[in-house]
Amino acid sequence: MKKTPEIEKNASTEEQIKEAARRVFTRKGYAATRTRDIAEESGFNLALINYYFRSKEKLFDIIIVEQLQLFIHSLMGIVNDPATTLPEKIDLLISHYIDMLVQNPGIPIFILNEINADPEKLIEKLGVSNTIRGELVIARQWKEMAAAKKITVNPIHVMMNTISLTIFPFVGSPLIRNRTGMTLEQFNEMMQERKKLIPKWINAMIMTS
Amino acid sequence: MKKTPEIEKNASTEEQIKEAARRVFTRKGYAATRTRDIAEESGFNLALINYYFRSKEKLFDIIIVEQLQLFIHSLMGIVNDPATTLPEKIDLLISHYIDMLVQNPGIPIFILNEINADPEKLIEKLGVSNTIRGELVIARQWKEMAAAKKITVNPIHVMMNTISLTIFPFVGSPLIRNRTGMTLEQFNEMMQERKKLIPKWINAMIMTS
DNA sequence: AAGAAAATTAATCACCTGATTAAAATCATT
DNA sequence: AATGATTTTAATCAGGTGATTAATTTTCTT
Repeated sequence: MKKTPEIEKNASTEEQIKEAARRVFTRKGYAATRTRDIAEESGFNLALINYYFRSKEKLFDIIIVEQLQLFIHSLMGIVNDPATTLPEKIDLLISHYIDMLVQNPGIPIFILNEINADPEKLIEKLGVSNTIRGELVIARQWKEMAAAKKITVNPIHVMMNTISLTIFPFVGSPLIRNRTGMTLEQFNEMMQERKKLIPKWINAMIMTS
Repeated sequence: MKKTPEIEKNASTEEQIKEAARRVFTRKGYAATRTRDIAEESGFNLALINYYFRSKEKLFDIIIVEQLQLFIHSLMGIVNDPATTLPEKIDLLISHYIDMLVQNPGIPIFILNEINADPEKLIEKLGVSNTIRGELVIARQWKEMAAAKKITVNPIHVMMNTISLTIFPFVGSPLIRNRTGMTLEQFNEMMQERKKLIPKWINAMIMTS
């Protein structure tokens, strides 16, 4: 009997194809990516990509679900941790995402664009699995703080703002860099600064409403 | 001699095709849009789109340059107006863009995505024409205010933040609405609230650095 | 009303792209 | 080394897509 069934044996090249696909898909989007691009990027024959994954769409589904989970999973871990205070959570979230985005600046625009192209389809894919049943720890902490400090801002605004300030600069990076003449290094330095600045700003917002 | 040369005569259907193209391109992006989609959306025959515009790409170039200019032109008008103060400018900018985005929520993700797909190509198209030679009025006003009030924040951060807080909610709208269960009406109401909130927040940021 | 110019359409072409197939190469087991 | 299973490749197919062509309809000018 075979000791190493197909799955383990192929793990290497299968993974290589997936990595190549991830690079090409995130760079050009689903529609603009040809199966041949992935073949070329991976260095393997065109037919192999259909041998391992049954079609371009199946491969894409795997990639984007992985990216979405990468994006959302860590969020839930931080947001639902009873051991940290609310301000600590905000610090952690911002720091975490900036680090991730410095390394993968293309992910947000990729995800947002594919969601935009077909909202229902993608949203159902992360769907119920990521919907927390009970109340989030961060929600309880917010209510406590809001009550104690007589805060009236809509927490959705706060959430929106945190995400906006953290993610959008990466989405607009090519345009921003072009208009300001910044290099990528300078841009990344600014993002490092923002790890400390954004929490301050969020706090200032909460207090001035 | 002909009084109405082709251009005026065709303005109507030519414009209809352009409008249809704008809708389809902004919804699906360049690569996912087939010339036949535009034909169908406009109600005219496939060949007409090549009769008026020579190719799919030429048509797309026209559309995206128009959208970019729509986006940037009003910006320059506000930002370079000596008649308004700096806080007034911020108010105006935010108000203006929220109004525009409520009506065309698909524009930012469309533009950002196509820029991402091929940064150089698009950026050169708006290129020099939109590069202001002299110092912007808003830049002078910023320096004056910064000096008077001893402000040390990097103005690029302030700019980034204003844009982020204004535009990003629209980019993330499908995801945000899905996670919070908001309707489109509720979402748009929140955006109206933000017309007043964002300037407050920006001001709070500037003061707490 | 006639004829020319312009607008619109149906039919078609050449190429691209996702996918399949059958053959070749590699690998594992005996 | 032989045999069978698995991986990889070259060749090919069927359908889709951007674009063109030639014919038809509409509009304009006289």
